[in-house]
Amino acid sequence: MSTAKTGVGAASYGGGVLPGARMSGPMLAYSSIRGWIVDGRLRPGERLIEQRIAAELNLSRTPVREAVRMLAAEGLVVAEHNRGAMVRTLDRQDVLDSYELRARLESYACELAASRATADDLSAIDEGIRDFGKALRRKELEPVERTRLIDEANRQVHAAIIGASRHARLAHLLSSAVDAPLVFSALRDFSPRQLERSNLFHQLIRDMIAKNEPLRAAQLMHEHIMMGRDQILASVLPEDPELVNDGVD
Amino acid sequence: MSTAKTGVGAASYGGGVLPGARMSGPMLAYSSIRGWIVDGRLRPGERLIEQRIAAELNLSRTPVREAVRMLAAEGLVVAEHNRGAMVRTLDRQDVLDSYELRARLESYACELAASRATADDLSAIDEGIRDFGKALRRKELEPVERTRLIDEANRQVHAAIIGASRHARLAHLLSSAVDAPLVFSALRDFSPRQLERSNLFHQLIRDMIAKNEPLRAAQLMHEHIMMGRDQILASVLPEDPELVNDGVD
DNA sequence: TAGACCCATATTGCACACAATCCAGCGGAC
DNA sequence: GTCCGCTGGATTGTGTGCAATATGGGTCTA
Repeated sequence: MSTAKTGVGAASYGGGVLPGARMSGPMLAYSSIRGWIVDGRLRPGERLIEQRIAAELNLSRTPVREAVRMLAAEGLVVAEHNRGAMVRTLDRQDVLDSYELRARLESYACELAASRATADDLSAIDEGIRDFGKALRRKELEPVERTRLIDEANRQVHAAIIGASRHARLAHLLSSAVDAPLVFSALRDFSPRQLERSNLFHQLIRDMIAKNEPLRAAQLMHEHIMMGRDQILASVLPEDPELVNDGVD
Repeated sequence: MSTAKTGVGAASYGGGVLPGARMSGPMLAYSSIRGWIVDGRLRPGERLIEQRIAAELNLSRTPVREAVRMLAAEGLVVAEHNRGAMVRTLDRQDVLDSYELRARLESYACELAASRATADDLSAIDEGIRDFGKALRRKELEPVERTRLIDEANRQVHAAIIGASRHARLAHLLSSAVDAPLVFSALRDFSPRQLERSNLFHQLIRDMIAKNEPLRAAQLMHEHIMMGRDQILASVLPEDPELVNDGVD
């Protein structure tokens, strides 16, 4: 119809959406909704109304529906027959379990990467590490923007390692497992010390991969992710809150 | 429109479809297509034409489309934009990797189950083991039917263990990971000795879960699955065949 | 003969309309 | 007062039509 933009759309989530990449309808909807969930605009337990989202994005319900189903397949939202979909709610145990699962999958990826990584793979990892370091040092930026840069570089490091594992299915599982517990990332707040430590672990892991030390690489990655888990638990879920699990009933 | 049955529909796949359970459109399509893939009626590389499947099942393209997307999310088929979907092709390395992944995930499930299983969980496992044994002893059945029974009991055992892990996300990942490499199950042919061994391992694993021995349960499960892998490799992919990877280009 | 272009056709992508279902709020009966 | 059933609105499920896109074969040219 009209090409008029309502101000929403791809621009509404600057995170994982490649800028300027013309996306097909379902993908646009997918990225947008996922962004809304990750950045907290859609909170756990909130319903996803196809019609409303479609209107927001200037699409019909069909591609929106498809996007919602993709998110449901990933586990980011739960859908029930004839009752629509809502953002998944997580209790403390779910968060613990999700991180443990991610730690195991991603340390397996490290193990594989240590045997399979090519020079190009290592370069990709190095690039991510470099960007991470750069972002760390840009203290003149406003926190939100700096956090976004760090987050992006962090993803790049992890994605590069996963890519080096040459295990398509594992990569697929991880792509959904990584964000699932980050429904809270809006609340996330890493201390400088913790960020430095992440940077260090990235480098250590990278070196173990380069040196063909599958087990040590895997163990470092496991520890790295569990540290992330502890932080989330400490800062977002300090005790045993129903914070996350509201809106359920 | 008319309620006339053309003789296809739910009846066309007797395998995984619960008989008599009235399923909604997408689920019917999902089960049917999945069944066709697993039993070999749809071969790796073959295209999934929405229109044709819809006609076969007396549905419109919409629910079929949704089912195809579900299968794509699971990784059983691959879909490309504007080019439709086809049954996934796997080379030898993919099969190796998939089994290793499944072994790790499912041994993790065992580990959790050993700490978390309730009496009911154990009963469910026992029931599966019992059915497995029963099916083993029914040598009067024709091989296909007996294999179906064994297969079903086997699934029950594994599903019960995964259920006992109380890790919803893990269960979800496994539900797709388990069948992925079984695109070959049409060709599968277990020897009596191997089936007895599987039965034994099920029991051993069950006992370790009951005795709260997470590590031993996990290691037995890992070994159990890797044995399955070796069998598939030996019987279906004896050397380095392109068997599986035809139709790709 | 080899290669590039073009068009016919098969198939998917998307929008829209209608049917089926669910849920909340209300009124009546016990 | 509480419980039950009903009804209206909101939302999802599904069928269908048309537009957009890929694919394969045929023809024309060098």
